[in-house]
Amino acid sequence: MAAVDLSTHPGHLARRLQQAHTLLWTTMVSEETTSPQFAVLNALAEKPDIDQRTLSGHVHLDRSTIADLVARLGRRGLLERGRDPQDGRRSVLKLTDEGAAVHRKLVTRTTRMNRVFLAPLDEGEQETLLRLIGRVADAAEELRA
Amino acid sequence: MAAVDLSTHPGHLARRLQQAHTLLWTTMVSEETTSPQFAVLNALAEKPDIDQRTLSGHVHLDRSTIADLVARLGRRGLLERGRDPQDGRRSVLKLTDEGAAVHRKLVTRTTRMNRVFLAPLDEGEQETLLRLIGRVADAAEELRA
DNA sequence: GCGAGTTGCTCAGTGTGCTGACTAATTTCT
DNA sequence: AGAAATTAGTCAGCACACTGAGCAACTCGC
Repeated sequence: MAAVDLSTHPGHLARRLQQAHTLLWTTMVSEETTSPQFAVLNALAEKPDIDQRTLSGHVHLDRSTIADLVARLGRRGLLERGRDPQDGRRSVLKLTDEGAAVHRKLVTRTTRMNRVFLAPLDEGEQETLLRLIGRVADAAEELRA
Repeated sequence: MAAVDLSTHPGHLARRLQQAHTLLWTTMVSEETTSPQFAVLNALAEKPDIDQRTLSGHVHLDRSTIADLVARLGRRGLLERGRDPQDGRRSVLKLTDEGAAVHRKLVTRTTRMNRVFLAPLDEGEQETLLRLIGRVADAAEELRA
């Protein structure tokens, strides 16, 4: 008894939102490349030759998860990892030609998918939703630091 | 090159929102019981004696994930699974006394946590955020059907 | 009442995401 | 220069979350 209405709980809604997104992603964008994998490709397309720690900051994922993603993308030949000669701890990442090609293809598809995903909202609501989520996420990240 | 700004991508933001929520959850609510586990306890507190499929509908998770969650909660003695005598396929779930106690404790804590989580927004914005997420998630679930 | 289809659950496999412990390389302090 | 602290990455372990295949139990049509 005394149960709570989960539809007023931001955590539950956040999970459902991500779930809905994943579903649409696999049907409209790619079955092979996941959304977090695309985030990695995208970050490396913008800033090549960065190490895993910097990358993890850009996509907001921790070191172990990045290591996994990088390993998977590396196995598929989408990126290359070298060792930084200046600092032997760092691995330097960059997209292969194939990785860059996959990234280009997915950019157009994700744009299309985002339109469909947000279609139930009008333009002002879409902008509001993204802004509000960003503020809550940013604030929570501040707490961590 | 031609990289995209992830902060305008709802999928990426949804993941970050959930990430932020999980972080706050483990510090403010519980380290043992996760948010999806709470969702299960909450659903059973409201409607005991349901089967896993019905439960999966209530918390918006698929059958395999529910099976995992139920097994974990069962191992911790928070719920009991019986076999439906009318229909031998169904397992009938209900909270143990301990499960109900854990649920009661977490209800008050999640309420407190939700306030902190949404604190960066004013009251109107909070209501708007929850409503907009709900609409997008609902619409995407419609597509599935 | 019996075969065919449906339904509830399980299991294997994959991917995401975290913590905490460890290794190796670099930097800092003395 | 050498010890101590910091930093990058790896690894094990756990939890969540999905698909697809399979099994057991029930229902429906004939």
